[in-house]
Amino acid sequence: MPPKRASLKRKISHCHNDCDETNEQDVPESVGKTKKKSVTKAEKNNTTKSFPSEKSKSKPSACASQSYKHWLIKSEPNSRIENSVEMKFSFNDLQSSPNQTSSWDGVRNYQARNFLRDQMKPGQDVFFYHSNCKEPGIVGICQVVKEGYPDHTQFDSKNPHFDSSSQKDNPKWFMVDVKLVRPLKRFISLAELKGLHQEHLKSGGPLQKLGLFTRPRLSVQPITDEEWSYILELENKDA
DNA sequence: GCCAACGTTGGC
DNA sequence: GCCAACGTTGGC
Repeated sequence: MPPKRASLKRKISHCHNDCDETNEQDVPESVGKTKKKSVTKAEKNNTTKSFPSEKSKSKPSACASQSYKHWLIKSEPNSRIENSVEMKFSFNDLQSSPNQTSSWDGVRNYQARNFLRDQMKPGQDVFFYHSNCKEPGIVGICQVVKEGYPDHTQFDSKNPHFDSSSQKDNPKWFMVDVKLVRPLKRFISLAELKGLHQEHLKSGGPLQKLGLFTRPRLSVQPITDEEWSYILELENKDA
């Protein structure tokens, strides 16, 4: 159980059908349940699916109408104690986990939650990214091996990710299981990706909308097919 | 429903 | 360690 950060945030919207650029937050339409009493914005977000949000704030969106098949997940490779809990979970830690598999618990951001719950499916490949460290970047590849299911840490009052507002018959937070596939042939740093991203902004290249830069705080991000292949090819080139 | 205050992420 | 960016909270 990787101690993920308590909340990794970012805004993204996963749009199902059409994607209009901009949606700021995904807006779950309240499925059937209309809210009685006042509901916080966050709670509103809690519901279910999303559609293009009303207030478009203008932001480019990488949200394609497609459903995603690749992802990027962030984790901290260095020891850091938060609320007396170790936040470290590196690619090596995944490697030494039983069956090289771990649940991805502790994510407390609605957009990330929606991806975990609704879109990440077994067999899909995922970049493993090291954040909050000296050299942030992509270190390896893992794979979703279990689709979204309730994150048990939300119900454990002793866990730092405990959420007293979540009920067992209507869990708020979800996680998937991921299994190590392989390390990258070479480390691909954030700096390198950033350079390419900036070039691609001008040239219209494949990394122009990379989530690491367009949604820098989202800890579970979709990666398009084009982004995935492009980054994989970087493996075979010199840094 | 707005928005100021606050908290967190995560690069640098 | 700093702090910009941005999500969340809660008063009104």
